[in-house]
Amino acid sequence: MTKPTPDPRHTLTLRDVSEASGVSEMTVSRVLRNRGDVSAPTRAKVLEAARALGYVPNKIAGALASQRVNLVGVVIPSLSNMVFPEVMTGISETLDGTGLQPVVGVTNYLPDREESVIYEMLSWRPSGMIIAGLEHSAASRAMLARAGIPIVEIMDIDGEPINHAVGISHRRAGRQMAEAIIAAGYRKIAFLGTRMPNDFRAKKRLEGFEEALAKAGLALVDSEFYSGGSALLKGREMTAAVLDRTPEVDFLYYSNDMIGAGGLLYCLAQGIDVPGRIGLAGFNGVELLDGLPRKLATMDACRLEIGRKAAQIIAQAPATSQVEELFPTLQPGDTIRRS
Amino acid sequence: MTKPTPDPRHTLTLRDVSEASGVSEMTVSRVLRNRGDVSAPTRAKVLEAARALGYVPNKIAGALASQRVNLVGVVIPSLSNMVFPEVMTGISETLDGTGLQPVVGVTNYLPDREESVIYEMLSWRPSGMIIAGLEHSAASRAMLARAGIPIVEIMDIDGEPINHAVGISHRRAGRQMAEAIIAAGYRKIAFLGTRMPNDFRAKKRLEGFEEALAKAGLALVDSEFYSGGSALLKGREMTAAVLDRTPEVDFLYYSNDMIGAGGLLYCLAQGIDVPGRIGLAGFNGVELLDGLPRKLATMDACRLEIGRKAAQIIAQAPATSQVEELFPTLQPGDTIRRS
DNA sequence: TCCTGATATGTTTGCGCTAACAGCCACGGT
DNA sequence: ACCGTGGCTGTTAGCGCAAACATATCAGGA
Repeated sequence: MTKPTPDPRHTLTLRDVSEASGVSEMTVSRVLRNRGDVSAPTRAKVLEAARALGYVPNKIAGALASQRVNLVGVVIPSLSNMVFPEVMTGISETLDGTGLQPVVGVTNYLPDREESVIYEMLSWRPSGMIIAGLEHSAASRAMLARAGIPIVEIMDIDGEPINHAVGISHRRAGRQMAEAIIAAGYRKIAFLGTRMPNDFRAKKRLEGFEEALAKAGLALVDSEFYSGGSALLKGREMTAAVLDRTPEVDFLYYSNDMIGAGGLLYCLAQGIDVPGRIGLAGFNGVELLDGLPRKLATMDACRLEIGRKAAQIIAQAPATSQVEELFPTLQPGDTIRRS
Repeated sequence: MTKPTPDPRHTLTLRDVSEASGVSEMTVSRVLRNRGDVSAPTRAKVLEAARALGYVPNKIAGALASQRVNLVGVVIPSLSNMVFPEVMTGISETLDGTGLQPVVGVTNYLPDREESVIYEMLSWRPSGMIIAGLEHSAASRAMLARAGIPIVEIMDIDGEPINHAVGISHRRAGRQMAEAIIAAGYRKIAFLGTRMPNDFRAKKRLEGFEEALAKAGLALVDSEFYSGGSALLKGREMTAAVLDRTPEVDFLYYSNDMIGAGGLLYCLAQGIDVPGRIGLAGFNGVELLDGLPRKLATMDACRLEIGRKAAQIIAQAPATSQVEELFPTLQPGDTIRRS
């Protein structure tokens, strides 16, 4: 148990299996890949030898020789916010039957980091790339564009995709929520969200939201931003801050469900009448909300479906660019007055 | 925008950069890897040519030639439960300076899937592997043992590692929590947890927990298991079920914080005196708890630290096996009576 | 002057595998 | 008998790069 390798031999190659089973390397290769015609007895011999030796093929050599790599790069900003794991689920599900395999890279919302993650991934010559968002550095776009593989930008369709895109219009989502809120009779509306300058989708939602408010002759009466920390806790704190600073506020629009949930718990604890005195809404439709004492209004971001569709596009590698718009549904929950 | 490749040429190789800059492929290779002596003017010429062409090195070829791959395989059961993303953070953080890069594989707690993920990863000849848990199929253990690379099994140290291990003793964690609960005077204790037969760590915590109860002459008065769905919601439902079925219960031990949080919200909503009438505790120490109206008792699983230490071991590739035991701290929160 | 050694660049080779093709054999039709 | 065909296996070449070694160039010392 002192050395990782229990035996002193070199790492195994096709040659070892070939010698052990008495056939050529090529035949071994064919057996292990289920390609071409190999007689049943030969196949059995080879499989047995491979199993006995504990042979694991070297995909690096295989990929170099065949010029094919069964990997799909997936570049996302974060794993810790509930939304991308679900996208990943959709991707994995769909890729599962195809022989393709996702490889995840995380950028932490940093454009520089995104660029280097993309570069690193492309250097492995994947069969396709799935990338969150439409905003990338010029260098990133150039690399992706000339990689010669299908590129799918996901989550957002408000912009010009490099190749394919699958997502929702966040601007429209913001607008729709604003319209619903106004229709329910709320007028003193505040926004609470993330400060991150690179969360373009949150920014677009806010733009759409304000646009719809403006159309109704309204403007935000207050806003509050945060970064880092426990989103649930930040939701409480920001809510407290806004209610304290702007007591007349009658609606709080959160940029994500997690801070919305924090706000909801705070309001309930304070005995505030929700949705009578104050209405609340978030964004994402995360599963977590189901467990809350009251259902937060939100808007489903179609995460699973986005993952599935993106993976489908990669798997099919269509010749022409596709932009798939998905349409989120507004879930009024119990935190917007019924009109 | 119809074809992914804007230009008709083949994909670039070192040769293209070499021709464009008028030096040999080898010199280009040296420049791009910062290896060996290259004069400043040559370096500049090469970099400029590479940039202008948009050259992205082919790591497949590089890895085959150099027999070195800067990837570290990370095999985890799930991304959706808050615990592994944090482990990943620790791993990424630590690997960042080393030139190594994590590649994640997800098993969904399925041993078969774990085996194929491991096989797939090993076939890319990574520099090391980090794997959650100590329980693997015989084939998996064999593959890992003879891969000739550092293997770190994380989260748990109650068992025999293949090579290195970093984690906590879940059995001890369960025991400690039971002792704290008993010391606080609770006697009618119930367990609520996941049904998943392959969550060995939860199982070990329960074993340790029951062992300590037995030592105090106690036994669980009830238990409830779930699988799938929104953990927060399941926590509410299971709590309701247990309280209904076993009204005399005075403590609820949850196998994770998420269902614990659901239970806590339920108890508060029911106006139950926590921790007077009923005490509650979870496990993991997730950030989410900070945002709850009352702090759930829990036990930190040292996730970040586990990720860091595991990555350190891979980076150093020590000759001898290491087992690093970390010691979780019990956070009594507000849901256990102060003795 | 020649030699030494450092610096800078080029050449050869092969990593482990698979595409493409070549060979071999048995069988059946004519 | 001949050829063709299909099933099975082997041979050759090369994927793109980097390790190891070879070569050129030049400064400085003996």
